[in-house]
Amino acid sequence: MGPTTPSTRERIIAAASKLFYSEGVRAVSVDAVADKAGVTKRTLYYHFKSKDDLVAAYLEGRDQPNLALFRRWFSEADGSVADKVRSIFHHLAVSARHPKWKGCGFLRTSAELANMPGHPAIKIGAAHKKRFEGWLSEMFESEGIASAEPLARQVVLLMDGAFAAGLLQRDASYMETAGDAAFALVNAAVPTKTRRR
Amino acid sequence: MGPTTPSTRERIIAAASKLFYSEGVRAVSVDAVADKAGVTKRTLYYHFKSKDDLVAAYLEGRDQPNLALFRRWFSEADGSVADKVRSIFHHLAVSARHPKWKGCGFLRTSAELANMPGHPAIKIGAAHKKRFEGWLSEMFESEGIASAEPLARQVVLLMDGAFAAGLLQRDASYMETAGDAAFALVNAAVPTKTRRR
DNA sequence: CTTTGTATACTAACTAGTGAGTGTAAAATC
DNA sequence: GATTTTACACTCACTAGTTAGTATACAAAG
Repeated sequence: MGPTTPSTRERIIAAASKLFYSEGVRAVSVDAVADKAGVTKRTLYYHFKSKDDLVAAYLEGRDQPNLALFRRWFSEADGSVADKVRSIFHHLAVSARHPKWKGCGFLRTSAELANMPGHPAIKIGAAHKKRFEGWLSEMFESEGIASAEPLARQVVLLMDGAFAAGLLQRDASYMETAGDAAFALVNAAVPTKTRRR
Repeated sequence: MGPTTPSTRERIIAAASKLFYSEGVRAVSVDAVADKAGVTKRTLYYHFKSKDDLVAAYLEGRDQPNLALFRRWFSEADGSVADKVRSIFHHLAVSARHPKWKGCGFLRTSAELANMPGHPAIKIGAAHKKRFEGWLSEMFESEGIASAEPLARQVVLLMDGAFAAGLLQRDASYMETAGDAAFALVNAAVPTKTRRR
């Protein structure tokens, strides 16, 4: 039972994903996506009613896999909650050292489409970040942290900052620094009884 | 003695600045900038050798004024260093509530040009953020904070995160949350003798 | 003092190419 | 027989950048 042959629609999304992430959604033409997918432009427009639609599908396709990665990195890490949070940043720092790394696709797309506030892709990006923040908040709550929500938001802010600054400076170490700051904030919020000595 | 009539070059940069910031550098055509500046496209190309050049001039023109604002907000705030840092975030939150706010022009431009790593505008953006970080670090050092450099970087990360996340969510309160986190980090780093009670 | 030369600042019209999206008819796949 | 895909020509708006030429000012040469 090997992997099913991807449908045309899936191949188009996969091609769009690679191109949009590496070049930016505005820099990539619909023709380029169709070529990369090995499909005519007309076929692409059979599956997606517009380029905006395709951009939305690109981000939609990254939502769940991204969250799954974060959850895995968190659960597989040893130590306290603070350590587990820092582990996510560490894994991101490793990715950021890859030459093809271009920051966060959600944030970059929202920056590119900042003049189209109601764009479906922006809504998807916003929802994605909210889901991540919500999950983090749950993790903190289950550790008895009182300020779980603002703390989760602060951690997300550090991560988004590291995405943005790391991309601007082309320096993956921003992600580690952000992880250290997140560690400090989370550790300070953990109830004294359970804080690691 | 009044303000000197702006030169053609200055008018072009002013027009570019408004358009590039509000629409994004890729979304705005050279023609649109020329129209807004009230000059022909050929005149624009007389003063700037390419669109890339114009984009660089746009960010160059925002570097010093931006830094001056931060310095002013910092110096005019009451209280400890931590309070002064938080004051910067508070002022940014106020700006972020303006309907025309579109995040940080430097970060958004770097996101738009992520596929052109050597672009002059990206270098200018990177240098701008480094200058801000360096100035912050000096402020921390003069307060006897030992970890001035990493602390400055953490504060910058929070600010950049608030720019990115605040833009994606269209919610200025991210800037206040980031300010609170920055306050906590700075306050924890201040030598005990001088920490506010 | 008038002519000629030259540098600056500017304009209108244009080139050559790309952008998203469509029309249509025929072919392939299910 | 319905859905999916191709081939490809086409529209129309827009894009970065250019060709060729004009207005003004100021200085050197006659």
